[in-house]
Amino acid sequence: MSIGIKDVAKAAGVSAATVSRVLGSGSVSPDLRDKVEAAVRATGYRPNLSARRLRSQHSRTIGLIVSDIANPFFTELSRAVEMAAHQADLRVMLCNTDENPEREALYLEMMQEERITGLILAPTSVGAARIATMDFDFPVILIDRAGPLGAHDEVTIDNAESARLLVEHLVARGHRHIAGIFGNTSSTAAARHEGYVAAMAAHGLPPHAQFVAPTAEAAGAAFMRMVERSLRLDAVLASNGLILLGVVKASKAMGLEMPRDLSVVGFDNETWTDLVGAGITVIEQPVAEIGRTAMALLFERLACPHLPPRRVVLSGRLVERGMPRPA
Amino acid sequence: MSIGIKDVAKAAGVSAATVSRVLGSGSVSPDLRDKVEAAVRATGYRPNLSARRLRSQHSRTIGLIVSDIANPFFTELSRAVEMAAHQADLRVMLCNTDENPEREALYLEMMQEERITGLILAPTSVGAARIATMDFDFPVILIDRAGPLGAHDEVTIDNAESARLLVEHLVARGHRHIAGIFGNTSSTAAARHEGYVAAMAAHGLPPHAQFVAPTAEAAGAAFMRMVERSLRLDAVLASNGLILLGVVKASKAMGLEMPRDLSVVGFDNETWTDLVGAGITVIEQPVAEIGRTAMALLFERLACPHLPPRRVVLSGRLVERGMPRPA
DNA sequence: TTGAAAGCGCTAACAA
DNA sequence: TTGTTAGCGCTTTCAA
Repeated sequence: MSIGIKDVAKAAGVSAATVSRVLGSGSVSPDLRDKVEAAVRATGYRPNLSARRLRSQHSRTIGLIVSDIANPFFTELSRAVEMAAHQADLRVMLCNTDENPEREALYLEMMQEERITGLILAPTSVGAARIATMDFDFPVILIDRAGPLGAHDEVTIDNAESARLLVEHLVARGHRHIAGIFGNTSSTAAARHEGYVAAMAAHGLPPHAQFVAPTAEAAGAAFMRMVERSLRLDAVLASNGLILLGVVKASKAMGLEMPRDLSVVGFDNETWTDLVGAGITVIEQPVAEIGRTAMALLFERLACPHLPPRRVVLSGRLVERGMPRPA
Repeated sequence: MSIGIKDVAKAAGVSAATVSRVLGSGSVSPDLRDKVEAAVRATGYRPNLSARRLRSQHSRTIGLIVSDIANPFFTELSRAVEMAAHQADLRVMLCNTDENPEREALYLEMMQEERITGLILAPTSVGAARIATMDFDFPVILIDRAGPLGAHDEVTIDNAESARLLVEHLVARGHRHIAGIFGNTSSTAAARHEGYVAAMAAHGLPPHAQFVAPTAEAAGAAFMRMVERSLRLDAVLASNGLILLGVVKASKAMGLEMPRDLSVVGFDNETWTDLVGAGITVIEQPVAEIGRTAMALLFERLACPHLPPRRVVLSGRLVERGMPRPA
């Protein structure tokens, strides 16, 4: 079939073991090393990773399962993770569940079968709870959505505090009738809701919260219903990019102009958020730092498997856009 | 270490070969099959894919290398490919080059080392030409960007015709001074440029084409320069999503309103294209079909390695948005 | 239909 | 430093 280590050995006039040592990090005399390297080039030899992994009993592969690869948050995250992995001479297996718990389960099985070194997982909303009860042959670092405390290491942002920043931003610009639309499936949305309610209370303002299925359509419809019920609504906080999109599309359909008739704020600094009206204020997550932190936690966990589980909470950054609202 | 096929065999009171046959598709008597399946469940056995691949000499894995995973085109594509692969009981290894030819080269090596079954590749602009000269141990299907004809199977859209559709759309709405901004690195952009020039000529209109680095910044700057030079510009055709974004941001910065002062059209039906002004007319690529076609070509190629290379050209779909322009 | 035995391509242990 | 040997976990002959 294809060219193997023995062919290289023969070409270089050495044993297979010597070739293996040159490719890895064994000590080989300079002249033999040269010969082997020449033979590798001459033959076009590419090591067989399956054989290598089987024999050496480690895959040098970390898994990265995200819930929505189209979300710029995860795109950037995968970049950061891949960069860190590459530096440690590790491969990354990237899988996208599309928020589908069955695909998540499938990928988790596959990760086991691949005997990965470690996993960075952004669980689906359904999966987050379930994962805490399972056990794996490798360390798992949860990101974005936290599970029950104590099962795995975690990196998240301070969702409640971030929601508070958004409310403060709106209040400072004169808004009083601030609605909140939140996804009804994720723990992240729940934390953001908490922060929203607390911040509103701190200003003596009544909350108008609505939980919806995390789709643009559901969010848009919910927003329309809110507008019909309460004419005095002057701002909306959306708990994620998709919900934000739904609100923006719905308000556009209703002929509302931003920020004249309405201010909208949300999470995730997506491309289009500064194209709409005078721009939409959002919380930007420190994506690269989340990725690096997750990798750091993973390495520490691999080094010391018996450390107690840790949760690292990073802060979101408020990106302010849009004009001050006339009083 | 972890639990292996021999442990299952012992638990079921059969040989390892029988377990293997149950897991694969050998013929095993019903009662033994039941015993083995029970033992698999009882032990929580997960086969070791490295061992399986090494022994069986096929990886049941197809590679998918894309140039920009953040681009919705590739996000959807990977979905389609993954679905088709899953049905054929194949894994997908998804890699993102970020338009970096070095990462592309690295991934190509990795694919060889993984002994993948086949590769679907959206090459970087630099890579497209180079790939035609390399040879691989597996079939390669090129998508999105064509290489020199005849080296590999390919799936593309009719870029020239799509550009023509965009020009026709603009002309029909009364536009005459139509600029075109194209990426200066990709064969795709070159084809789109050709179509633009031909369509303009067909209407007796002079082309105003500009080639730029494929970034939003470069495109925005180029657009501004064009506006300064030619005040009568009333429409712009952008050769991809990033260039479109740059033009939209720049026109916003210059206080131009769409479609009052300017119409913008482009490629890739990204989320935000219907949020801007009255909406942006774009060519939507038949992404799912591209993915399915690529997989179909791959399967055929695996079945008949000596077929002559084929090029499948699909049509883009015009998504018309924005109000008719006052005459 | 089943089991015993060989071996996929590589690395690690052991000798020299 | 180098070669020989064994064996990673599985599938696939080959015999029974």
